Formats: sequence, structure tokens, C-alpha cells
Amino acid sequence: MNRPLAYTPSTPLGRKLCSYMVLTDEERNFLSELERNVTRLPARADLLQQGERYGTVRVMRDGWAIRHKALPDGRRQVVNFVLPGDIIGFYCNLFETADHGVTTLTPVEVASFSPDRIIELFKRFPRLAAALAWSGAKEEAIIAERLLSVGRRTALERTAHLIVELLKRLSLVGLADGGRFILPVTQEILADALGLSIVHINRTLRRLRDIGLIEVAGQQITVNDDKQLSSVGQFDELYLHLIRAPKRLEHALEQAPDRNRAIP
Amino acid sequence: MNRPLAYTPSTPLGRKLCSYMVLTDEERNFLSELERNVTRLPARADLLQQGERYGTVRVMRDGWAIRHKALPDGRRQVVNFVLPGDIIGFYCNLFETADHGVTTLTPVEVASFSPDRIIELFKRFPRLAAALAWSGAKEEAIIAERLLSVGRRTALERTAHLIVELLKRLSLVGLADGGRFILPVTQEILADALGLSIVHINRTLRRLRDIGLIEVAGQQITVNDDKQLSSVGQFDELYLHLIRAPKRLEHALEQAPDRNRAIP
DNA sequence: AACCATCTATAACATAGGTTAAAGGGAGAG
DNA sequence: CTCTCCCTTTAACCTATGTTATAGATGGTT
Repeated sequence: MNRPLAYTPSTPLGRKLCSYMVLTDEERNFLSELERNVTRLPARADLLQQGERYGTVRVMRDGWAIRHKALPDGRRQVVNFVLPGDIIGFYCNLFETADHGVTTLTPVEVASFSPDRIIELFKRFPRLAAALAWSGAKEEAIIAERLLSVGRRTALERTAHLIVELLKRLSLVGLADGGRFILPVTQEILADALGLSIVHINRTLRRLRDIGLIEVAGQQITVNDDKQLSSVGQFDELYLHLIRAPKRLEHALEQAPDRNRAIP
Repeated sequence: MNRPLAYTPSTPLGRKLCSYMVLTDEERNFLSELERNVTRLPARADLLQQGERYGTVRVMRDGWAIRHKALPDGRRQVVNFVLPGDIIGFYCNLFETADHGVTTLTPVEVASFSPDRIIELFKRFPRLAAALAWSGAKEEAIIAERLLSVGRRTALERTAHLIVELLKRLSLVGLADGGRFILPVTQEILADALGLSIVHINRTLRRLRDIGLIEVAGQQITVNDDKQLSSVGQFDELYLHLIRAPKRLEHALEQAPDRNRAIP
């Protein structure tokens, strides 16, 4: 392991931000300090409970989780999947109480730190703050796209769309290969993510299998024809904002942080 | 009009941020500079088109708009309503291209400024940056709640929920009084916001009228029994995060910005 | 190896909500 | 004043998806 640490931090969060911009040593140090305090949790553990008072900010280092909201009678909607490198309730930690829960799907490794560090980050590292804002905006875009799915796509389209989305997002962090990935999720959770019943998800997956677009073997999903699957799901990757930081941001951020601010 | 300007800036954005924390003169000046460049547009004008390259950041000063996403075949989902004081694509302006459109519902007054000002804001005004991050997180929370509605609430519940949400949000900016407000929206747009057909929205509104929970007169909606309407919609205002900034944030932000940063 | 719990799979039936069609408002243009 | 155009309203019918029920898989535990 003698890759220059300067370019590939060992932390998922650092790696993520690195893909937006070149980090200074100071920034890198601050980030790796944030991820110093690591915890392991089993599958099906609550990282955050709806209604709970926020205490810590967390970064998912390894494993999967879901962000979900529930109605009093138990109906539940999965808002998003939390993948390695994702931050759990970054801004939300600025709230008093959680309006959603976060539950692990697999054993996970998470780093925790105090919300005060966020304030510190805003004050000392404006470039990191902007980069995190950018990545927060990406999450919002993903949720808005899921709203479009649930509101306006048919069951078949939604399901196809979600599979393509996960394939893309996992490929980005090296967790999918040749259209094949592990989906550590029961059909109940899939149903809750897509606003469908568990029976209908089952029917829909079967249709996708019958058409030959996907193969399912336990938790392993293989996408046979991603072009056609994307087209069934009317998938347009625009919303994932996969391109690095836009030139504008990159340019503004690539200068060293102006700590003595000469701006008039 | 001789209220001390220091406490009630005349700009919607400034007023919004003021409710989170005490602003310094410098911050106030910066904000009002941002809102200097004002444009008026008629109803049904596109403030932003899906797929367009971002050019400017906008703040809604007066009027309504919708944020919406469309599928290639024309099906459309309204993601959120943009009310006075809301920022249009604040972080999103850091993206290359828009993954959603914004269209006015009424004649509007918007302020526009260059995205560069956002970078400047992050560098010079960390407290404003954090406050804007907080308000961005609130928008995400609203979208997540709408996802829960569309995914898991029945038509009646969703509709009730949206009406209560709008009532609360409008009350907050003084645009609703005694449960009465103007909803400058066709039933088609309501349908697109709730993931329903236009016919079914009509049926559902009728049911709410028949039960006596609301009254509709043109664009004016009167909520007769907001307790019961909230209960039908299983409305829990937690997600609106109406409380001022949490103590933690408030405390951290209320100090003057530490421009010379003595933090180790 | 047998047991239990949890998932998946399918069938049969029920219904919320979609679609199509057509008849009224209402408001701005001429 | 009346002609449009766009919106709302309602009815009749249809279908995608939900519900209930049951049987198989699967995998961990004793």
C-alpha cells in the first residue's frame, strides 16, 4: 500500500470529496479525524430512530442501510439507500429531532462525530462545506427522482428504474461488476422503497426475469441488458449528476482556501 | 415604516434567515445585495427548464411556482411548491444541468444573482452558509414527506396532508389567515403533485368538501377543521422543522463570524 | 436431522384509482 | 353580449395494483 496518500485517502468520505476537487493536507487531516471514531453494527440495527433527538453525525464506511419514514399505523416508505461513503443526516443533524429512521441492512462500519464538527467545518473549511453541500444536493436529486417514480411510473418502470439506479451508484464505488451486484434487501424493503405491495414486487420482478432483462440468484442481481432495462425504466442518468464537480465549482474551489480573505 | 431595519430586513430571504439567527450588518448587506437584481414574470413562465444549463440563482420574492420533473412521454410530477422566500435551485446551481423545471403559477417577482456569489458566500460568510444549508435540509425533508405521501398514503390522506402542509407553510410567511388561503393552482397541478389523476383529485376534493373539512371557492381554500384534516392526513408537523434553529446551531452561529479563526 | 422463523412464490379475488366521455361554469377577447 | 377556451364536475366503465391465503424455499439452531 504505497499509493500516495495525497490522492487516495483511505476514508470513503475523503475519497468521495476527492472526486470533486483536490484536497489540501489540512482538509484531508480534518476529514480523516472526523472518521477516526469507527463503530461496527450488525444487520437490522437502528442507526437513528424516527423522533429521536439527534446526537451524532455518521458516515457509512462499509455496508448498506436504508433511510425510511413511517406512518403511525406502520405503513412505511424507504426514502433512500445509504451506501458506503454516504453521510447519514448531515444537515439533518442541524435539526432537533429526526423525521426519519435509518436502519442497517447488512453489518456495517460507521464513523461517528459530533455535530459541532460540522459548524467547525463550515467556519474553517469553506471548500469542504461547499463540496458537502454539493453532495447533499445530489441526495436531494435522487429523492426527487424517486418521487417521480413512485408518483408517475408504473410498477414495472419503477422497479427497472431502481435496479438501474442502484447498479450505477454501486458501480461508482466499485461494488458492481459487469452488471452484477448484491442487493442485500428483502422484497418487503423493495416494496417499501417503490410504494408497492410485497406481492406486486414479486410479480414485477418475475416479469423482468421472464422478459430476460435481469437474473436473480439469492441476493445477487444480474442485469443482462442494461440498455433495455434503462429504457423500460425511462432512466436518464442526468439526475445522478455523475460528472465531477462542474467547472464553475471546481474552479472556485481549487484554489487554496483563502484563510485571510482578501475579498473586499 | 420605521421599524429598525436591523431586525426586519425587507427581503424575503433575509427575513427567513433572520428567523434562524441574528445577522450582522455585513451579512445583511451581502444578502440585500444578492436580492438587488429583481425581475418580474407572468404566470406560467418557465424560470428553469429541465435539461437547461444553469445560469443564475434565484430567490422567489413574491408569487408561487412549482418545481417539477417530467418523463419523456409527458407524465409529470410536481416535486415541490416554491413560495416567497424560497431559493430556486440553490445547491442545484452547482450542477451542470437542471434535472427539473421551475414554472410560475402566478405573476412573480424574483431576484437573480450569479452562482459565483454562492462560492463567495461560503468563503466569506460561514454562518450564512450554514443557515442556508439548514434551509436546504428543510426542503429535502419536505420532499421526503411527499414521497411518503405518494408512496404510502391513500388519495384522501395525501390530499388532506398537502392542504395542511400548504396552510402551515403559508401561515409562516403571513399568507394564510384563519385557515383560509389562496391556492393558485389548477386541479391538474394538484394531481401532478399528488401522483393522482385529475379526475380522482376532483373526486377527493369533493369528498373533503362533503365531509365538511374544507370549503372551496374558486382558488380560495378554507380549512374548517384543521385538527380533523390533520388527522385524516396523518399530518405530523415534525418534518417541517418549524422551530427556530436548534439551540446547538443557534449557539454556534450567534457569535460573530470568527474571521481570523483562532481555532487550533 | 428435524425444527422454526423468515422469505419467496403463486393463485384467487377485491378495490382504489385511472380512463374516456360529455355536460356545465367563468372569464377574457372581440 | 356571446364566443371561445380552459377549467371543473360527474358518470360509467376498466385495470393496475392491493389483499388474503397457502405452499415452498432457505438457512440458522438445537
